[in-house]
Formats: sequence, C-alpha cells, structure tokens
Amino acid sequence: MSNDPPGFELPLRLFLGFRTLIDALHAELARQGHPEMRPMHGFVMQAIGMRGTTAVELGRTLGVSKQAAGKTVDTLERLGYVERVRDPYDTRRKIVRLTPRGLDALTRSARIFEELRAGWAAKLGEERLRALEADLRAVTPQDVFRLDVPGWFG
Amino acid sequence: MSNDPPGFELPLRLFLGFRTLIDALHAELARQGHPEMRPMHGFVMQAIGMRGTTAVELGRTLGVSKQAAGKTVDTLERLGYVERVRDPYDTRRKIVRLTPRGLDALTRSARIFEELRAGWAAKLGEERLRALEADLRAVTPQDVFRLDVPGWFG
DNA sequence: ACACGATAGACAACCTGGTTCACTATTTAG
DNA sequence: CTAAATAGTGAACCAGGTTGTCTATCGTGT
Repeated sequence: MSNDPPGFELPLRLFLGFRTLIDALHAELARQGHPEMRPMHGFVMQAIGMRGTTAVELGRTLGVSKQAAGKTVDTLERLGYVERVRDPYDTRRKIVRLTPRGLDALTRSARIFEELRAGWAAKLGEERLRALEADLRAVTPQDVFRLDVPGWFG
Repeated sequence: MSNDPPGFELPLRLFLGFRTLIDALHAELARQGHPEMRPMHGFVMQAIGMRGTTAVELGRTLGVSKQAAGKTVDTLERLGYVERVRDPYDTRRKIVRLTPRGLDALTRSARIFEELRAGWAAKLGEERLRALEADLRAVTPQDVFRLDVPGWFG
C-alpha cells in the first residue's frame, strides 16, 4: 500500500517510546533520591531479584559474559545498590543481593512505571493501550529478560 | 486496575519490539552482503542522506558531539560506506557522502524494513498495526532523528 | 585591508560497558 | 584421589561516547 508509513518508522517509534519512558523514569528517580542510577542498573537489579544471584547466573540471565556481569555488579556495589556475600555452601560463589537502598530504587521504579503507564492510558485510552501491549506481546519473544543488551547496538 | 499488566512490561516490550526488528534487519543484511554493518551505521547513514553532510552537522542531527560524529564517520569510511570530499567553497569543511555501497546498504535496509512491517501486518492485521503506529506517534516526540543515543543507556 | 571572532576538523586523554584470554580456588564426578 | 567443571578475578583490548586543546579557514567590522 503506497500510503503505509515507511517501514523504518516502526522501529524508530518503538525505540523512541522506550526512550521516552526510560528518560521520564530516571528524571523522576533522580528527583526521588536516586540521581546516579542508570537505565542499565534498573534492568540488572530486576534481574538480580529478591532472592539474589551470582555473577555467572546474572550474566546468563542478561545474555552477557560473566566478566561483564561482574563489572556491572562492581558498579552497583560501589553505588550501594547491591552487596556480595559468600555462599556458605559453596565458597567459590558470591551471592549478589539487593541492599535496602537497591530495593528502594526498585520499588520506586515500579511505582513510577505504573504512573507513566497511566499517563499513556490517559492519552490513548485504556483499551488502546491494552491493545498495544497485546500486539507487542504477540510479535516479541516471551522471555522478557534476555535483552542481550551488548549485541543490540554495537 | 489490578489486572493491568505491570508498568515495567511496556518499556520492555517496546525495547524488545525494536530489538526484534533490528536483529531481523541485520541478519538479512548480513545475508545480502553487508555482514559488518551495525545498527548505528544504518541510523547514521540515514542521517547523512543523499545530499551528504559534515561532521559538525551530523553531530547536531544525531545529538552527539562533533568528535563522536567524526569517529563514527571514520568507521563508516573504513568500511567503505561513506567518503569524505573537500568542499571547494569552504576548504575547512569535508563533505561526508554515501558511496554506492552505502547507498546499496540503505536501499536494502528500506526494503527489508518494509518486509518486516508486512510480517507484523500479517500477524496483527493492517488495521491494528496502523493503530499501533498512530498510538506510538501520539506519545513520542515528533523529531524522529534526535535519538540522543549516547545518553539513553549510559 | 586586515585583525579578530566564529567555525570545521582533528588529536589526545579519559569513561563506560562490552569482549576474550588466562589464571586461581573450589567443588564434583569417575 | 585425580581430573574435569565451575566461580570469580584481572588484564588487554574495542567501540563509541565525553571534554579540552589546537590549527586552518572563513567572514565581518572598523
């Protein structure tokens, strides 16, 4: 169809939508006491989860090398968002766990995302937004955490 | 509403949608003789356009420093996608122009994006896809080129 | 006519977040 | 009890950003 939007608009809009939400999230997070937090950090902390994880496991979850995962954990540790504790049952392993500050950042992020979603719902209507989410779910992989961030742009 | 999807699913799905398209594009581009091309390269070449540009102008368009734009042009030049020619009317300037190979990559990308969009249209229906595009247009900035890639993830 | 400010490009040093290779310590399996 | 697998770490490297500095050229105001 000659009056379809050009094909390249779709990926661009998806990316801009993502960017719009992420930028708004971090502007608000900065206001709420987490100015040093970077977009990566939220994803990584989400992947670490309440139960904690290890560098190797985290790397697998995120689709990056264990060394890269380790470096990111270093940064998060330096910022006070996570801590490493030795696993008493396997002294090779170090469990990476969220600190109270890390948990605070995560719960605030969740609330802010809800608010941002509500903002979109107000603009588009709840029904259209649900349709948008359903459609995206239909054309994207199920496993939401294998972002493979490293490969995607470089 | 308690049965809304969690707020964090929306940005994730947007990103995954973007990733899905970009990965498919580059898998196909690799098959069609452009295996070294990276996602950035397509955006940058699109920004360079048919008329050519300069490093400073390109930096402004992409929202990065002129030095960063210059480095990216270095890479593109090394890969044979662009060439630099002196501007005879202002010998300070070097015009960055697409080579035939760069143009080939761009026209192939456009065609592949159309095919990918058609794939989504087949899954979702043309009407739903148009609605999705319209909704994204409504919640994202108009200027599609100011991606500000540098700031978005770091 | 010319001096001076603005602009274009390039180079260096640095940062972040990836990569691979190599190594040690520990656990597990044969 | 030895050998293989696994967890973590360090080093060297890369890409693509940043800022600061420098030179060459252009354009303007006196």
